[in-house]
Amino acid sequence: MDRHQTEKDDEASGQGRPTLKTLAFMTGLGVTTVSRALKDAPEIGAETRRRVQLVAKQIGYRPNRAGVRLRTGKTNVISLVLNTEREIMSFVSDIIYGVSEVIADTPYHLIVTPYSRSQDPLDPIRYLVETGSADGVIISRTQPNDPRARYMLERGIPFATHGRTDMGLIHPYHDFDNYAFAAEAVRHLAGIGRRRLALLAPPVELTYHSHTLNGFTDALSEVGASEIPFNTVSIDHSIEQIRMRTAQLMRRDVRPDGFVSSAAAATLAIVAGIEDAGLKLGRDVDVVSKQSSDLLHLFRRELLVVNENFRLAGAELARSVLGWIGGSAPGSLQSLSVPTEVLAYRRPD
Amino acid sequence: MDRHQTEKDDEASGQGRPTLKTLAFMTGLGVTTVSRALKDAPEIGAETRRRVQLVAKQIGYRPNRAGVRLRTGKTNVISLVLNTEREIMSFVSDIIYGVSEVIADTPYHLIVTPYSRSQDPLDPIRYLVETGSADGVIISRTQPNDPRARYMLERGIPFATHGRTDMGLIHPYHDFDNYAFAAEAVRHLAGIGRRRLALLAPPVELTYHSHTLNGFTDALSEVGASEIPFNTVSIDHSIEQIRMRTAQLMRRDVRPDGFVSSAAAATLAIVAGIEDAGLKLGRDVDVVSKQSSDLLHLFRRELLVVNENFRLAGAELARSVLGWIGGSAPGSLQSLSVPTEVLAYRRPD
DNA sequence: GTGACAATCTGTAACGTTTCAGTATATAGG
DNA sequence: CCTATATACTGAAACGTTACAGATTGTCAC
Repeated sequence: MDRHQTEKDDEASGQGRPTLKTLAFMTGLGVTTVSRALKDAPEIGAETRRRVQLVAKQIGYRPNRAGVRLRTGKTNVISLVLNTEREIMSFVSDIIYGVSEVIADTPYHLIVTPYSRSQDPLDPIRYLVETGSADGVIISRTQPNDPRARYMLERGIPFATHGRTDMGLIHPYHDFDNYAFAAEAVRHLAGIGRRRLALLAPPVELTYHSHTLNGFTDALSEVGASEIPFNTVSIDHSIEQIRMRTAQLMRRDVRPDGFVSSAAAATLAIVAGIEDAGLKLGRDVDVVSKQSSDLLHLFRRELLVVNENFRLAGAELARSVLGWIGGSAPGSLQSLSVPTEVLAYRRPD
Repeated sequence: MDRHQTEKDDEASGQGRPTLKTLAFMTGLGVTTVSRALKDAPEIGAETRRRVQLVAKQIGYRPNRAGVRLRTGKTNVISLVLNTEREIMSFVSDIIYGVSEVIADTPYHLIVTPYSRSQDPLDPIRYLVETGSADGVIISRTQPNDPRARYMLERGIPFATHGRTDMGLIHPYHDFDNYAFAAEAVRHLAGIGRRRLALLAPPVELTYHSHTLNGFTDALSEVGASEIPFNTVSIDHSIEQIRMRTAQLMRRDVRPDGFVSSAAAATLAIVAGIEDAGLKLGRDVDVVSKQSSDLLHLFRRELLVVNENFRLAGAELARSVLGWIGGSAPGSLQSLSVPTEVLAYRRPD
């Protein structure tokens, strides 16, 4: 309504956004030549190529995404698929920033595709694949037998998972070494004299549940400590639930003198539960927790922490997806992040 | 390379994703008719319309975004523009979820457009507008005189701001009533006998700095309390800096007996600083803090909190942008969120 | 029976891009 | 001088959609 195309359409001079036609007009070349010159095709003369690229830069030519996408099917989009209820908060922001960092000087855009509790986690994936909305996908909350990974593998759409699968299928992933984390945590606790340890693990359905559990139990037998079962809750449970269960546990005769916690928010709840039971952190019990931002030491200086860097994970995942899109072998795009040592509080200067 | 189009192109039968042509073939109608039937155009017969829509639903027709975008210029994209260094973590995830909630049953996608410290905040906006990458934009960290808002207003691109501007220009926004927050905080502190109050404010350049400050000082004079200046830091400073400055402040002869803090992470630092100085929260000093997730009470039960709901903000901002895109008057798309009362810790059941 | 008119439907062109199948020119070989 | 070949360029078609300008009916008044 508002846009009068009063000019004849060949007047590719100044008005709107420059297109290939504009460039063709300005250089006196054909649209095809311009297109090829811009992507360094071999059959274009060296000088022509330089000339076109110069003019393109001068007038700030940017390829029209819709045109490219319609013609080639390439969307230049990476989708990050998130569970809107269960993702860890800092995970979301850090991973987004990590991804952004990597795709910043590429033509890629990042779209966030959410799904909620009520939905099948496969739904958003199906949507993306069926509508061809992305060239690559990043998923989290990976399961040993993950239907999403299988689905995308079948359709040949590049993706990367945060966390590993265990289906005998090869795909890019980035994972934190939760086995090492749990084992180190146990060793540290044993080193300060703790003998009866409890683990607040990730939810059973996720792959890193067993990684964590294995690291925990292997190290337990290594150091000769014993486990106090604490598997009525996971880090996916509410703060209140974890707090209550922890308090219950700590009021028993045989109670843990050490905790390993797989998430910072859950650790707050554990500590609250410990204190609800009238016990004192650092005296009656020690807690080693993963954290993704440096806040737990402020919470209770007695806490022992291991850092997990989600921003790095985001960057790594983005690199993997782009790598796969770019033709690298999926098997070569897997990475594991080694945990820091267990960090105790140090007084600030 | 891999996609052989062996069939004649009219065989719009089964192979790929259904298009209008597929539907036209199946219904025996023209492409134009199908297109209009799907959008309930008036000149299509009632039965034809129903028939087309039925078939479309049956075979799962989804309009090709690139086609629509190329033809109409409509992207069906909302962009959330984020500062990758300074945004509050929970803000990012909650606002994304809030936006997602609202656009879930629309054709819109959410893209995240990041910018970093080094860049002009106007850069990402210019990019979005120049490349026509979004139908609507959401920005945060709003300033009284905000070049981004002015820029988008000039180009006529719909947007909504988290926080208000103060340029005499009308645009959609959602804001938390920080004036009321600070005023209520002061009243509450005065009510429990605190007389010398310090404010940890948002950074001066953001609009809600002065809202907060005004609420703070107005209520101070209302209750007859006095201000202990604490403006060498803002909530944008690092945890360490805030902690150190707080400790310094608390070691002075004339030190605050109450704090008002505009962000939860900063509050952790304030408390740490208070304790560094050998003082005790709840006895020597009280702190009222904003928080966006329910964790501060776990940190120190003596903390007094006011909740700010970022998820709601995200939803509200998305509604505003969509409203503007849909033709509503920008002035009718402004909302203010009223703070909860100051909440003290209650023991869980 | 004719004209007018409304109700339905349709073909063509265009959005910006890339690919396919060329065309034109120059160089070299015989 | 003619043909072959390489080099540098080009027009047309297509991706899926919508807008424009018709085209084909049927109905009704006269």
